[in-house]
Amino acid sequence: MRPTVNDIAREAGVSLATVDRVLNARPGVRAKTILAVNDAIDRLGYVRNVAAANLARQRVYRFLFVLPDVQSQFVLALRSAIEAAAHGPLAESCEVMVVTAPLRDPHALVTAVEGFRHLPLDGCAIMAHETPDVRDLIIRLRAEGTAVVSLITDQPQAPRDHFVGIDNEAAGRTAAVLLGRFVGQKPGKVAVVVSSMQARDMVERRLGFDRVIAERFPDLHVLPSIEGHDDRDLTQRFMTESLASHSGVVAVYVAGAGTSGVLDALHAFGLPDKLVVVAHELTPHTRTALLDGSVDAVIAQDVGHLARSALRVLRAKTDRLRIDAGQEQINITVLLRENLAPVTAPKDLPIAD
Amino acid sequence: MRPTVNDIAREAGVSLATVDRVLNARPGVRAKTILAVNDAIDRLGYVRNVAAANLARQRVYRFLFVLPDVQSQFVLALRSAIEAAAHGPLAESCEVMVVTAPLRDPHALVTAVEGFRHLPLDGCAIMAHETPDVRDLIIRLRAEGTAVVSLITDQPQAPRDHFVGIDNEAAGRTAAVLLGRFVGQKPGKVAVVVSSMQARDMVERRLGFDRVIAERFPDLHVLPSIEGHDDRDLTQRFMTESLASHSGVVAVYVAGAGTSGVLDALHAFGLPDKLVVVAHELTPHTRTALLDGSVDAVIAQDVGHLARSALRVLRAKTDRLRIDAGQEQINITVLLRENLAPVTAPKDLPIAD
DNA sequence: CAGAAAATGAGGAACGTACCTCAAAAAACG
DNA sequence: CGTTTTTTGAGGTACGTTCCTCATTTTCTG
Repeated sequence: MRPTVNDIAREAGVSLATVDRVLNARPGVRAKTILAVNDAIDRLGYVRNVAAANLARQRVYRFLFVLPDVQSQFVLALRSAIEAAAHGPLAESCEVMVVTAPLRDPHALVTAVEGFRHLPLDGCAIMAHETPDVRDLIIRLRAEGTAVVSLITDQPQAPRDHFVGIDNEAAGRTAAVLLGRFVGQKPGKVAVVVSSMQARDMVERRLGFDRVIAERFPDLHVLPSIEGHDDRDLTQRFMTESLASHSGVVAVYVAGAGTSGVLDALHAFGLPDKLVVVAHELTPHTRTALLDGSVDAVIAQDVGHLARSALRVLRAKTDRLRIDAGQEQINITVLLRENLAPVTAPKDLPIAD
Repeated sequence: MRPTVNDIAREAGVSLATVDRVLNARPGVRAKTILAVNDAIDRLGYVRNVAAANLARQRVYRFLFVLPDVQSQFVLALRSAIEAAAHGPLAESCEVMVVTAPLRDPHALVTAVEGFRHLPLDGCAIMAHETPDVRDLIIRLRAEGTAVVSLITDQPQAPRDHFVGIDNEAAGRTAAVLLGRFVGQKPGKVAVVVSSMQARDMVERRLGFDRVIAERFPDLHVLPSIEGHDDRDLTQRFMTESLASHSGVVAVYVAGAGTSGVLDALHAFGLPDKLVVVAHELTPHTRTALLDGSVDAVIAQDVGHLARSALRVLRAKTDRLRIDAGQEQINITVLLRENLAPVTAPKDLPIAD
């Protein structure tokens, strides 16, 4: 059996009360004693039984998720994944709150989060543009002992504990290889649609994309990014304008939201199956588009995994436990028409029970 | 706060002892009372605090993993992933055992597992060919109340509780699209290398592969499967023979182990970069091959996820809890040179703490 | 309706930890 | 050295379960 606090007490030659004081960083213990106890802990390989601890202390973790107020299908899916995870076993004794904040107004975001600060927050997951306001917010949260993870798009300049999301540069590189190889040897122009160049994830995708195109597909010329701001109509308009002013477009990389706007623009221009289109995120739109062939590949991230990972990481950071890098690595999934799973959750197998 | 057993007792107008009898299916309770208690449970929305329950009952789950004795890098990686997971938080109060059994001798496998049956087994994860012996073993295990999951390769004819692995047909389809599109319009022959046609996962991959090739790439002709039996030298020999007897091979799909054998054969034949090669599983071999360009794409499954999923499912089934289909779905990852993550686990981020 | 059998209640101990109080011991201080 | 302060020990209660035992009540059966 695993050693318990009583074993430590015996091993260290102190009382249970002292062990408890050390374990929970309570005051009134001599440095020498602390060392003795920690020694015993190491010797026995003690690991706290978190379940028992939470039971005893009636711990409730309070976590806040901050999402942008854009109506993109991806963000909506992410939101429901978070809500689903908040009711699953991972959220045992967790109170999970979700707040949406305007993407373009960092100050409003800060105020929104501040509104939750009066109750002690154990952790906060933030999906937002990388701005000074957000960075300062993260600094303040951390200073108060709140664990912070950046979600979907990273905040490397801020002292967040962890980033929950995919490697966006690798995603861009993947998109580039698929797009380049699917186009074949044909030279031509490639349009790139992003949500906004304010968003770090978009910048990183574009970076990875450009690198691979430059290196491996020199016959392709990548056009400047079209910023669709997660708005369908805007995206469609800008895409149409771009098609009008550039001839010889052979492929489109939709790095951000707005696939349906892009497709409408392409259709209106009468460029159906000729074009290679690589998009991001599996949504009803991209699913349909994959099936009817108007999109050739989709680079997706699993919102369920994102939500669960954020929850796990926030808990681990709050409890100062280490995290399993492998488990928390969010993989990118390459979806083609041929490997698209049917939409109805099939699985749980017939014979089962 | 969440309702407790005491709340149920009060709500149902019975004593705590009776609630306990109902909850744990102990005998000596009238049907009417059982109903009353269950009613109260529903009304209050009670969910058992699993942590407290496990704490009280000092439950130790005993799980057995059965792996084939092949020395393929994938199986080795899977094994260490299982061992890693067995020390992680998911294996809290679990005893995880791993036994290897000869792949070609189902009877030996059965005997090996029987050896563990004297101690009560709560769950068993089996990676084995689909044979009558294995099916009967699974039937017997289930009859004794042991949860059973099939691992990597399914046993749909047996009453296993769940399958932990990828959708192999979809994997085959994915391989086919990538291979077909990477080849381009060029007509030619495609060699397929499998571990063994005894293995259902191989058959399924081949099936999916053939379907897509037939449907979308009619200019490609798929040759009969080469069975390498997870043996490098055998694979190399058979591959060489195949290349000798078939001219016009433009691509190879390595659906099973043995990528290095295949590559050696290709090299010896002086067919370097011309050929499109799609392989399975990320191992040191396929990684190197991806980087040097001798393999164009790798279809991989995350062994860490497999191991954790098997553990989670076995626990859930033992406790008769429902499982989260989304979390247990094992995704296939498409790896290209450009999205290969560096081998050294980088991550935990610099600024963190 | 008595007696047997079944169902229920009451209570307690345990799991591993947290957190509390009060007393006792040890160390630091002047 | 005695006094104050700090450190430590001993013990208890609690968390939500499980799993006992033993007594009591209810129901069934002939």
